Amino acid sequence: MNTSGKLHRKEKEFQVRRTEILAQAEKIFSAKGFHETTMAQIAEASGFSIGSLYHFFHGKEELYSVMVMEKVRLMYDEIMGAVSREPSIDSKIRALVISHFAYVEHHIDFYRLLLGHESGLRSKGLKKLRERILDEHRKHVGWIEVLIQEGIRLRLIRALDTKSLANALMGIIAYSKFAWIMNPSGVSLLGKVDDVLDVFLRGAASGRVIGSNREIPGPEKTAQEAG
Amino acid sequence: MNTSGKLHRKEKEFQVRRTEILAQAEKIFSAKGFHETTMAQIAEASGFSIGSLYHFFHGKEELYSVMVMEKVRLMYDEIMGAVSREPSIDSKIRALVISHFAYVEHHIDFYRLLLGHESGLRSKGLKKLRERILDEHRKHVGWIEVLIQEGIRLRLIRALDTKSLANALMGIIAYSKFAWIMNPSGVSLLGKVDDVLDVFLRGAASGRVIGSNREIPGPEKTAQEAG
Amino acid sequence: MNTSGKLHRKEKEFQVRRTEILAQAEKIFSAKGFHETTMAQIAEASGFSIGSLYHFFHGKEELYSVMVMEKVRLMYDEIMGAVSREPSIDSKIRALVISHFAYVEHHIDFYRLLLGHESGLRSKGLKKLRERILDEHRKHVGWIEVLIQEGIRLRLIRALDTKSLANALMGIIAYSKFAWIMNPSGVSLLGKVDDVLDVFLRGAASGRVIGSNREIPGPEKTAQEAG
Amino acid sequence: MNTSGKLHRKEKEFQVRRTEILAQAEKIFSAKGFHETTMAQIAEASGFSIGSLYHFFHGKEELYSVMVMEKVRLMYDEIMGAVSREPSIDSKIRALVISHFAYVEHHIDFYRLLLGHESGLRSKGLKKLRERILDEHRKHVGWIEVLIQEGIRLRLIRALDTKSLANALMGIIAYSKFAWIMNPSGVSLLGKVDDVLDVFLRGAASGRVIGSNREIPGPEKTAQEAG
DNA sequence: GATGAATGAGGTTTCATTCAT
DNA sequence: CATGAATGAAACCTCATTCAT
Repeated sequence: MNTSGKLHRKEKEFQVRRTEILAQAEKIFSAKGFHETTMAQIAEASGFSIGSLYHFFHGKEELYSVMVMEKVRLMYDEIMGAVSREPSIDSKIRALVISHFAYVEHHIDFYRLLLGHESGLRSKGLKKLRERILDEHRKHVGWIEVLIQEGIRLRLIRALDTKSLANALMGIIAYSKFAWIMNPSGVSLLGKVDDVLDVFLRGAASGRVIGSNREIPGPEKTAQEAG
Repeated sequence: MNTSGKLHRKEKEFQVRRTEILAQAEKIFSAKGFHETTMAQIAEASGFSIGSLYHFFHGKEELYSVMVMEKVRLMYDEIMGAVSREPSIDSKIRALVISHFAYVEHHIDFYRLLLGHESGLRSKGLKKLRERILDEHRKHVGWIEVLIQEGIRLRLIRALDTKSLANALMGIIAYSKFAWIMNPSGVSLLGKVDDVLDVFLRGAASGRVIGSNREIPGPEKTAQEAG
Repeated sequence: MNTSGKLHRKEKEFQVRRTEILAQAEKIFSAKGFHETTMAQIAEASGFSIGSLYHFFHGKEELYSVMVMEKVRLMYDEIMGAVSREPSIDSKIRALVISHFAYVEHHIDFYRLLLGHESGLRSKGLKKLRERILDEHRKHVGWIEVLIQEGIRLRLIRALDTKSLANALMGIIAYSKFAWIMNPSGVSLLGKVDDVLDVFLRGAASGRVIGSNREIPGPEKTAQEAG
Repeated sequence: MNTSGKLHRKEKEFQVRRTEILAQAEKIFSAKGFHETTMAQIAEASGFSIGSLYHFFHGKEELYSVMVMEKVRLMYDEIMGAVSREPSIDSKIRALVISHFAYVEHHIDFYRLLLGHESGLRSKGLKKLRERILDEHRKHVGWIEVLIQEGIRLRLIRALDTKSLANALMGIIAYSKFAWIMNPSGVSLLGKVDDVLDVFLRGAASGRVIGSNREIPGPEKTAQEAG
């Protein structure tokens, strides 16, 4: 136990330091992007020497990738955790919007960094990162689809293509976050939750003629042209 | 007039060459991103010498910025032009979705580049570009808001917050484009137009109690199940 | 002709500069070895900036490889040229020894560098160089074998295994050069030419019992044990 | 005696560990060369910590130098031992060739490393090593000279310059080893022993006029064909 | 005006060595 | 005494920009 205790402590300290580096790296990368950030800056910020960074990560790309992936996974975990704690489908959907909004409010810089990640970094080594971010994202959307499927089963949601519905929900959420980040207003994004839910669930149309280029299904068959 | 004619021709030729450079630069920047593209590559592709590039642009950042801004403006012009040609609000909204989708289908690489622009490029000189892209974007969304306002005035669209409605529409459109680019399926994005419009206009809810945590405004007061 | 003349001059100047770099690089590499030489040193010595070196060579390894290979080829060309100008086999063999010795006397540092090349540099990129040096060397020894073959045909040289004979000749020559370089005495290596030829051609034995573990061919059948 | 016994044991253990490090270091240095080998690799291979290596050696260069010198001395000891056990001059010379060949066959990697030693390693600290390797080498050749001197005294070897004779013998031996290492054929080098001895002792010439540009000394005045 | 060779600052990465634990 | 994390100097290489021709 003496030995194992020592090893454990060493391992722990290693993790502490590594986490500290990741935290500082996140700040700088988020503020300046991958290319504009130098290892020297990260070293300085985290209180280590340049060489020390290479004890924790094989290089700049790995440091960056690890940081991003950890944050991404935490983000989805947090969101999905909040949603899972809700009992019903409608409260789950509400929690989804809320937790997405809450996350971006607490991680503005990182989210900004993430926004740019679908492109931008084409260096061989960073393509893998992009793929992994996308995978996590797809997984998340797939999970939302399941949510929606359940909503459809319960007749709470119209039986449209689940992918289209999930994309619409993700789109409204994502764009709200984007707009909020890009047009800082000072007010919390959470104030928009009801608006978002309202539009997503009830649609924009007033029930009149609009969007009637095809037969609209469902019981509420809006008496089009009925006059 | 002789002189001015000559100058005019010179000026014209200057513009022709500049345009050629921008066209080649777009291809390369779109394919490889800002940092991975070198001036030498652009020079080679456009058939000019490196030195010549500096006669047309002050540097790499300006070349890049000009290229991006021109493309962005063309994009919005194309979209808004298509929308303007439609007579009614609902056909305008439909045209908005269609032209957004059509644009991304024809400019996949550039759109991907644009997606990545909110991060990664924070170098002093490129912040201005980001701001200007955002301005164009805001202008576009503002213009959509006007569209929606008109729809509300005509009682075609529910009298919700126009910003929320515009954001929702932009969100669904943008996310559809994003998902299409990131999950290449081979089928045209245009096939999704009706789905997008359906969800945006009629909402996801089946008409049951979901999302009804606040009084739902508007005349269509879904009293379904009430009967 | 104007244009071609200009191009020609540019090309010429390029070659001049490149040659100057190679000459300086040879000096430094020869004096300090591959790893101990820095690009900065070569840049300084050749009067170019570090960056400029990369216009002429893709990197340190290429610069080194090109330098070594050019020198190696020149060396063998010089030696083989001198030998070829001789009319008879025996004068050719003599010329071989002489030109080998003359070369090392005039290129002490480079020869010292070459000596170490059969090992030492294991970096991936430098293995190719080693192989190419060896190839040139093998070619040279093969060419000597042909010489010896001719000598055998003319009954000037004993009909032993040509490879063994060539190796013996190369060995005596190479080791003489090595010993001369490693034990600087101030006297010319060329004074050893006759000694080398004498031992190589007539052998070390006095004609008595030595080395008689197998039947010795030839007319001079030393009356072993006869005395 | 208690204390001294303890010290003795400590000292012994120290030597055991040091030897283990040297053995592992030899493997790695021989396989990858000086510069491509890291202290970490040696530490790992020998089962010691990096810090421990510095208890046994002052640094990488010393570790390397000690390893090389010990191996070199062992090599010459082995060879000279084998030669010394032979009773006659001619069997001694034969044993010299055999033991040289046997050694290289059993220590290919180390011999390759040794071959590369005249170049590449010019760093201040390593010059001394080079000098010491050369000293051992010179000592060995000097010892061969003595052998040859004795052969001359016994009229078994022609009374040529002993240095030239020794150099010739060393040259043929060394080059045979070199050729064998550089052109791996799978057959044992020992099969060449007789060829080597034959050429060294009896020479390459058939007995005709070749190489006779100067009076040939010695009793055997080849008057072949004369009769 | 056009060219493209030359520049050199600045970035990432390695690794022998040290020293607090 | 043993450890191995931390160091930081130093190397290679890139590429936007300049300027003599």
